[in-house]
Amino acid sequence: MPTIKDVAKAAQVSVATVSRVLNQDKNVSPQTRQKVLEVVQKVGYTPNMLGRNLRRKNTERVLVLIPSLSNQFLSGVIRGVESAAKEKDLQVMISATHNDRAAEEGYLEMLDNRSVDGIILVGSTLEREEISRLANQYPLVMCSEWIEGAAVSAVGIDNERAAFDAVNALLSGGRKRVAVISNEEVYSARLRTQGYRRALAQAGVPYRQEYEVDHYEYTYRAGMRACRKLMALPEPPDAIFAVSDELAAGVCKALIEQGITPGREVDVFGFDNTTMSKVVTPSISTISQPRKKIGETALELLWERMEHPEGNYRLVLLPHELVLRDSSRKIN
Amino acid sequence: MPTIKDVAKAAQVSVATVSRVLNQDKNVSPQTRQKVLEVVQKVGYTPNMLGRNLRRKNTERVLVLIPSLSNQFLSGVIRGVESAAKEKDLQVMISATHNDRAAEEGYLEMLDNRSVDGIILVGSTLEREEISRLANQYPLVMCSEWIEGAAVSAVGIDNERAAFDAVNALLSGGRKRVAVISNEEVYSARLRTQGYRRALAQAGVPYRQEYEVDHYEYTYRAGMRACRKLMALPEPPDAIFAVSDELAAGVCKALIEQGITPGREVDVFGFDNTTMSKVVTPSISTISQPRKKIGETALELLWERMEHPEGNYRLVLLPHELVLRDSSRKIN
DNA sequence: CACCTCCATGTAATCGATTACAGTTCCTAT
DNA sequence: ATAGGAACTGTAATCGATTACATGGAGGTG
Repeated sequence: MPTIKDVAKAAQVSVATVSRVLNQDKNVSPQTRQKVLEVVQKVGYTPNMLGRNLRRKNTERVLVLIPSLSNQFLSGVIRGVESAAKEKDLQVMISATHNDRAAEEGYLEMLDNRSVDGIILVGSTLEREEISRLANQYPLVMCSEWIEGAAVSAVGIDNERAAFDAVNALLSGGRKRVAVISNEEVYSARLRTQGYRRALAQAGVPYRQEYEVDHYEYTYRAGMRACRKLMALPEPPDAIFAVSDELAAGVCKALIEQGITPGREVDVFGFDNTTMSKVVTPSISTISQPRKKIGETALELLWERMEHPEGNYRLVLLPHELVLRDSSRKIN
Repeated sequence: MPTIKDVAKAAQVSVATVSRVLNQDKNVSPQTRQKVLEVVQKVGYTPNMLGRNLRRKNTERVLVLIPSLSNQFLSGVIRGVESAAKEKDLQVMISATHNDRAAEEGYLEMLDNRSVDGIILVGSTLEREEISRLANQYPLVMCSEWIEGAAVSAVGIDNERAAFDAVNALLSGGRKRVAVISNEEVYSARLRTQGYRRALAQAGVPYRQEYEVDHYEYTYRAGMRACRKLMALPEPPDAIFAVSDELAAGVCKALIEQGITPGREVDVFGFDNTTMSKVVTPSISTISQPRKKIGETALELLWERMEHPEGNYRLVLLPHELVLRDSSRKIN
């Protein structure tokens, strides 16, 4: 690969001049500029980013760190990030942590060693203090999933409220025995459980411990297992709210296996409005998050941190929407 | 952030010595090493990768370039890449092109400007010559989806054979009128169409133009549309082979809407063995690719190119498996 | 005509690491 | 006692860019 020196030599100018041409510095005569550009063209010169980055002390690159790649919701979020990043001429890279702390720390080290200019973190295995420390030192924001009480900018929806709305929809459809399948290890899911409880409380429905099932994985298998457990209760629920669509799909599958039709005998509600919630039969009622907008906002927040490292942290909550389908009775 | 100079000063040694300690050079006395490590610890020094990369002329980082993030199959492939990359101490980054040529070219430029050491490309919008040129100049391999006739190392399955096997399974189940939903713009899908045709030919089933539906997108909506079209034919098919599970799920949904049960009146076959093929009712027969192995092999091939740039290109075809479920009659 | 300004360009420092080469100390073998 | 070599450490070049500062010439003004 030719370097800036080669170009300078071939164009019979100094490296400074070549650099000026390439960086739109106006102090270059049209003739010289012309000549340099010709040479650049001819030898196929591309600036070496390692050199440039070292000198400029930045990379114009941001990293999105997600727990898992096979998440349709997140892929929508990332499209939002990409779209906003394009505006700012930032390159977007993605890596998956698989909830592995060592892996996550490895990627976060890229902030220390300047491999990326900033990180958008979707959930984390780290503690609140650790996150706060990083966010204080570097451009780092959280997205969709954040850490309770951490000092960091974040964007997502009001999970408590969304769950409250979903359960309310089930209750106003006439259901009385609403169960929830949640995940106490994840903050957003804990908030959803709280919303579930508040809806029940507000409707005067007594709280039942046995209607709250905790599951670590958001897989359809976990959903099936949880559903079987619930339906085996002496008094099985007549509605099930799951904190993810894949869980909800598993619930539906387990119900169908038992000869129960979701949306008739038992309502089912999911979360995230993924393709799966539309494809399965019956289609599943769910919560739709403004994915793209969430991603865009995440990048805006990150940009804010990059431009004003001393500014205040912000928490942005975007509006969600209920999507009512066949797995729950319509409200009228 | 402290630099190597700060550490050197604090430890009262030269930068060379600090560097030696950090790079396991054995020519350092235990006392000095000890002292340097203490200072490194104390000031929280991390080597600046921009400096190191420039000097070493590499980044120990590889990029996986995929068309779309919301692809469960690919996420399995990437896990394979990550797992193999760990062995070689390479960091994996992922970016999505969304089949946008400009975006793809932007990311491929990272080879020119040395931002990454190599790229694993899953499909491409570029021409054969362009790919060949890049693969000749830099470590670049293709994975799952490659370009017909391009001079580049690649790994995937024998798509023609896999489709042949799938269609044979349908035929040996007693089906006579097998249709296919494919995508002529994608090489792997073209190969699958060829396998479909060969299976029909071998079974002596006459070829019917109207049984081959071409669809650009691999979405369930496209599958529904294609299915309706097929079932509206004067002589509708009694089996449908779709080149992706999501298409197949759409086919099933459209069939159910028409009161037809997949696996009874009409068989359905998908491709990729994604969660969706398991979750929908009835579950969908499909082809399973060794995702993780594919990813691992892709990284091995890339490593091969990095170590021996002058070596020969290799095409590795891994074995696939038929997964028979409820959407097709079992063979007995 | 002397002086000043502005423009175009070049020289050299710099970013933060690695590493070739050189120098010092000290041990060992003759 | 001394040459030779091993072990340790430092000095300075280097990677490929950007950029502060210096320089020289053109043009304008009183």
